Amino acid sequence: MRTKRNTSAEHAAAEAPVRRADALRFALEADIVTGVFKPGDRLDEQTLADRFGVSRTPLREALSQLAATGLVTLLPRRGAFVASLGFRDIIERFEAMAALEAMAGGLAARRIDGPGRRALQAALDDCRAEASDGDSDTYYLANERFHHVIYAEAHNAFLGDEARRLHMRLKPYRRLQLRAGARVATSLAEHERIVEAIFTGDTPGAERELRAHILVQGDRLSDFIATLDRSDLG
Amino acid sequence: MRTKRNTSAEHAAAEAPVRRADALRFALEADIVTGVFKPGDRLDEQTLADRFGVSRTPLREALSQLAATGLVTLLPRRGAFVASLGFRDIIERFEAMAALEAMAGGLAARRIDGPGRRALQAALDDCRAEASDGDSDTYYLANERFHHVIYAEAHNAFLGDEARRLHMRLKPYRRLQLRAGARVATSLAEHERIVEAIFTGDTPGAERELRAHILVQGDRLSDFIATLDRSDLG
DNA sequence: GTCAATATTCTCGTATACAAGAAATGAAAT
DNA sequence: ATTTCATTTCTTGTATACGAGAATATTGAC
Repeated sequence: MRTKRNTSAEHAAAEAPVRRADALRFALEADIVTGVFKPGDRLDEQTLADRFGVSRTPLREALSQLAATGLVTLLPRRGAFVASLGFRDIIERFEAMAALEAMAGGLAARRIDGPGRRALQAALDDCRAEASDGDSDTYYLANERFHHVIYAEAHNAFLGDEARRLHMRLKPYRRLQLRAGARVATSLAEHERIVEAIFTGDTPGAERELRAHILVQGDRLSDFIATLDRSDLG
Repeated sequence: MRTKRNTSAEHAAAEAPVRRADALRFALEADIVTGVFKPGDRLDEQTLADRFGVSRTPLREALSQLAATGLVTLLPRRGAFVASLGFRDIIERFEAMAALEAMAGGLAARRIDGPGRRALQAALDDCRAEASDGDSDTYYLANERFHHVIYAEAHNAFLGDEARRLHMRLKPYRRLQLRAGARVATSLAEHERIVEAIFTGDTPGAERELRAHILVQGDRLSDFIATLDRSDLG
């Protein structure tokens, strides 16, 4: 049993994992969103406990929390599985996310300040740079930062957290449509319009643009999924 | 109510809490939202375990899940507390809820069908009846059912679940402004306009009305809180 | 060979035991 | 009397043990 030093890292975004269960939760979260565990995979308690070098107790707590978050499904007496979203589930989440993003954008249009303007402009510039690079993977990261800036400028921490949670929840499914061809260009154009609306204080415009920006992603993804065998998606 | 579409559909009707932890979670949830445990209260594991006649293990799991939901705060090595929302936290949640409700209303305006129309009309009639009765407590229940019908007619289970979750989360704080005088009358008038918009397929109208309907509640509550000593709220 | 019923095994769910950190208590010094 | 430090106690966090139900394998009949 090693003594863990709580050096209290400078980033207080989330609580420092002083409990094993928290560390396990983060680790599992990461493994799920990065695709190490794919939707539908069974998560055996003992196996995972051995892998992380802990007993089943903290691991079960981590799974319990992930189940409450919806990232894993807990079948009583049958085990834990990486929650797999069906076609409809994905659409539903994109609709909810569109609502949150639109609200965040509208709030940002009213509440953004000087530093926020600079941050948003910088994030947009990053998106431009990555878009011209043509690497859809790094553009995805720039896109993520762009949206995070909007959450921050909405000055509503809860809204941002919920949006981020949804974003993470949908991440494993986004990887399905990574190479979307012209999507990067159109996405960037949408970002431009969003920033324009926010900078001019156009609240309804920011809401409208952001909502469409999110919903079109859901549409693209559902188009993509519709071309696949649906049996393995729920 | 919990909608799990993507789990084994064989017993999808009403999942009986087969695990003690689940039953405990529901019980604690109820005790928190009904005010048996008030925000800031300490939740001692052994005491609660004794009260429910179980060991600490399932109780800890329940607390863990509630912490993931945000209903309790878990201080490492210090215990579990009923999460208390500060002034700002409440406003933030009302803003997020307004976004979700507006989206639900807009979707309902486009998706409501015959049975849905009847259900919504019935819910509105109930609100009218309770409003004329003058009992703000029973009106609150009718109001709740009214909104649940809208969630249902949005045909987006996830959106409905999230809205319900937020609603439950804010419940203990709503009790602060229970008797709001003319609020019942204005609320009913807003309901009438919401139904009108949904029935006529006026999507933007439904969104606008519902958003305002929720935000004004946050405003009323914050007005009320501002008249209190803030030290015990945040 | 296929199907069904039974037995076995395996994993989950809960209880209990133990270790570690925090709060509480008390004593000593200023 | 107040503060500080040490000790005690108490609660949390983790590990282990055990019972129960589900999945699987085995056996038997057809």
